[in-house]
Order: sequence, then C-alpha cells, then structure tokens
Amino acid sequence: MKENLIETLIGIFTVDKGKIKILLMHKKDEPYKGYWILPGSFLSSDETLEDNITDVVCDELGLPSMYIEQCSTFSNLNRYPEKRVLATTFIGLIDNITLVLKRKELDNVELSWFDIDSIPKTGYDHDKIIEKLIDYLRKRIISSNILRILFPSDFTLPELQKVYEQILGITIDRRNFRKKLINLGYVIDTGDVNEGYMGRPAKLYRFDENVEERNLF
Amino acid sequence: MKENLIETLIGIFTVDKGKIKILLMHKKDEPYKGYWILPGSFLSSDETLEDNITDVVCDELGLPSMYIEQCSTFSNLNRYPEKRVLATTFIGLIDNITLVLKRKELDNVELSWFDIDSIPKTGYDHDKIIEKLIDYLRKRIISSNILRILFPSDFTLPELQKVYEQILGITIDRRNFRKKLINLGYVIDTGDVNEGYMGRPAKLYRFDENVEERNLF
DNA sequence: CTTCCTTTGCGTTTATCATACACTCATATT
DNA sequence: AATATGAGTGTATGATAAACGCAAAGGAAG
Repeated sequence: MKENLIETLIGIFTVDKGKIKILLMHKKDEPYKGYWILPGSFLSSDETLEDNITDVVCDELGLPSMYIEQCSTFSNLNRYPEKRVLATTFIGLIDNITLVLKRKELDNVELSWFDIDSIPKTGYDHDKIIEKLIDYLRKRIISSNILRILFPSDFTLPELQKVYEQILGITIDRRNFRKKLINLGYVIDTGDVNEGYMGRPAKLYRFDENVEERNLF
Repeated sequence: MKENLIETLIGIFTVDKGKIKILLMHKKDEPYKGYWILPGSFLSSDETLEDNITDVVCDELGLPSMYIEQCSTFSNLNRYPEKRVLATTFIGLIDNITLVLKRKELDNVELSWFDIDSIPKTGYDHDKIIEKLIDYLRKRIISSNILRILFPSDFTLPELQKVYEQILGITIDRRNFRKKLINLGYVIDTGDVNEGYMGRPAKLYRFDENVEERNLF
C-alpha cells in the first residue's frame, strides 16, 4: 500500500498583554471527546498543504488570513486510532489587533486561547506536536525578526520584553533590553505613549522595516 | 479524494578537502532520463518517513546509517508528471572517513558527489528542493554544533574554516577563527599534526563533546 | 645547503558590544 | 500631599570581536 491519508494541523499564536497564546479547539465527538486539539483538516489530492491550512484558518475558524510557516511532518504509525494518518504541521502568527477586528464568530466551533505555559489536556499526539510547534516558534524568534508579525505597530518595550522572556525562559535587564533594541535600530519611537495604565506611561514603538535579521539573544 | 502518494527525498552531505558535497543519483529511465536527482523512495502505509529514508540510505545506496533530520514537505500539484505526489525531504550527514570505510559498492545505481556550489542539471523540482536543503543545512550549521558530525576527529582548523566560509558565504580571518574556537573550548588539540602537504603542517583537533550549543557566526 | 614560496600558528591593539547596577520620571491610588 | 507602581535614563566595567604584523615549519628549486 503506497497511499496515505494526510492531515494538516496548525498552531495559531498571538500575543495578548505580553503573553503568548495558542488557539485550540474543543473536540465535540469521539474519539477524544472533550479534549483540546489543534485545528486542521484532511488533505485532498487537488490542493497543496498550504492552501489547505489557509482554508482551515479562514473558513473553518473564521480568522483573517495570516502568516504561516510549515513545521514538520509526523508519521508515527500509531498516532491515529484505527487508520494510518500523517500530519503536516504549521505555525500561524496573527497580531491581536487584526485578530479582534477581522474575526468572524462561528457557531459550530468552540475555540479558546491558552497561555503556552499552561496547555490543557489534548487529544491524539497533539501534546507532542504542540511542544514541537512551540519549540519551532522559539527558534524562529531567536534567529529571525518574525516577532514583528505579532507586534505590528505601537507596542511598548516592556510588552515585547515579556514575550522574549516567556519564550526564551530567561530574564532580561529592562535597561539593557531597551538599549539593545534602540541602538541596533530595531525599533523606532513613534512619539506616542500608552496611557491609562498604572505607573508611568510607556512609549510606543514600531519595528524598523529596513533592519536586517540577526540573533538578538 | 483524500489519499495521496508520498515520496521521501534525501540530500546527503559530506565534507571532502574542505568542500561540502551532496550525493546525487543519475536517472537511467524516463522521465528525466540522464538528469540528476535526489535519492528517495515511495512511502508505504506501514512505515514511518524516517524508517523509509533510513532504508533508502542503507539498502538502496549502500551507505552506512547516518545522522538525518527532516526538512520540509513539498506539495505543489504539478511537481510530478501525471499523478500527484508529495515529497518529504531530509538531510543526511556523514563524515568522509566513515563513508569510505563502510560504503558498499552497488552495481545498479550511479551516484556522484557534487560540490554544493555547482549542482548539475536536475530532474523534477529537485533544484528547488536542493536549494532549500542547502539553506536548511546552513541554518543548522549556524545555530547548532551539527558540524561535528561531519568532522568526527582529527581535523585541521583551516579545513573547518573553509566549510564555514563556503556555507555561510563569508570570509573569516584565520587568526580570529582559531582564537574563537579554541578560547570557547569548542575544539581540543589532539597533539598530532597533518604532514605531507605544502606549507607548515596543520595541527589536528577534535570537538569537545561537553561544550554547549551556541551561535558562532 | 641556501633561498624562496606556501601555509599555518601566535600575539597585540583597538573597537564594539554585553553586563551590572542607581537613580529619576510620570501616572494612578489613597 | 503622600505613596505605590511601572517606565525611562546614564555610567562604569568586563568580555568579546575585528584588524593586523610577524614568526614558524615544511616543500620546491637553484
């Protein structure tokens, strides 16, 4: 037998109040009823993996189209009950503002955002897959300026720092973090500030489009 | 139609005289007869992708088992003539000494090593795939100590430097390169030297097993 | 054996970047 | 007005990176 079933799965990430969140679906039927799983669908022979996952994002989840990257393909023989199904996985990134503005509410799916540090009980092998997706995201954040997709404009440096600290598992000195990003020309002061919160208002920044990729940490 | 054919493809890399080489197969039948292609095979429903590609390496190519990593899965609709075939790609790394010692000669396959800077005319979409595999290798070399697989023991620093320069497309100062690797404890002097060539004999080194991963360039 | 050529190894200086740490500023809360 | 909270600024010190001149060890040629 040379024919195989393939599913696509996507970990969609966003940042809310300095915390990285992942979108999971509540499964309403067996198997794994009541568990949380990654969104996805089965691949037809007339579409690419990328087209398929874009359809999932837009049509099934009611989300705006977003930046995606392919991660890896899982092929364990027992990862699916009964039949053999491979899974090609993706990460999707969407900033919180676009998310709130363009999201369509759908009735038949139950979706929730989870902090990546507290993933709920998941079905299938999705715990392993989620772990790998987060690890992939971590490496991409280190080695590229992919974070600018999650921070489109008018973000504060403390917000950005919290994300680095969460995903890299490190603590960074406030003042050195600020110095580094500003001195390297990574971020630009917009002139506005972020009022209405406790303490001194934070300045708002945006990423400089013209700066080249490099490892920050 | 939800069923799909999947093939595996592997770019096997080694280093010979400071140059990175990739192994390609000469295709003896149509389509793409006479062109060069990546080794691989079709996936059965009773094996994982990794098992499949390991079989290709050992049984079809007569090579010793080697370090492999999965790269990405290609799913363009027109990448294969007639039917729809997805391709999951791998990189494989093997050092030259093990290669020479343990390689079994097979009659029915024509294999050649090509410098990664001069890839011959390839069949299917393998030119794009090879490009992506080399790019993947580059990123892994930057962000991990994967190179030690290609340099198992008793290598010279100029050799190692040449590989960095080739894959990263940079030129490095001889003296600073040496200083960096030695000071960081990355390499250890074996005490032996590499005689019989022009100029002063180069010292032989090996990687320190206990050093942690970090970006060198 | 001497001279030249080739390639590798070693050291120093300078500039750049990273780390550590103390203080001030602007708002909300009481 | 006093306090709490979170944000912004500066400076000294150490570590790492970059640039560069020169010596050493062999082979090749006379």
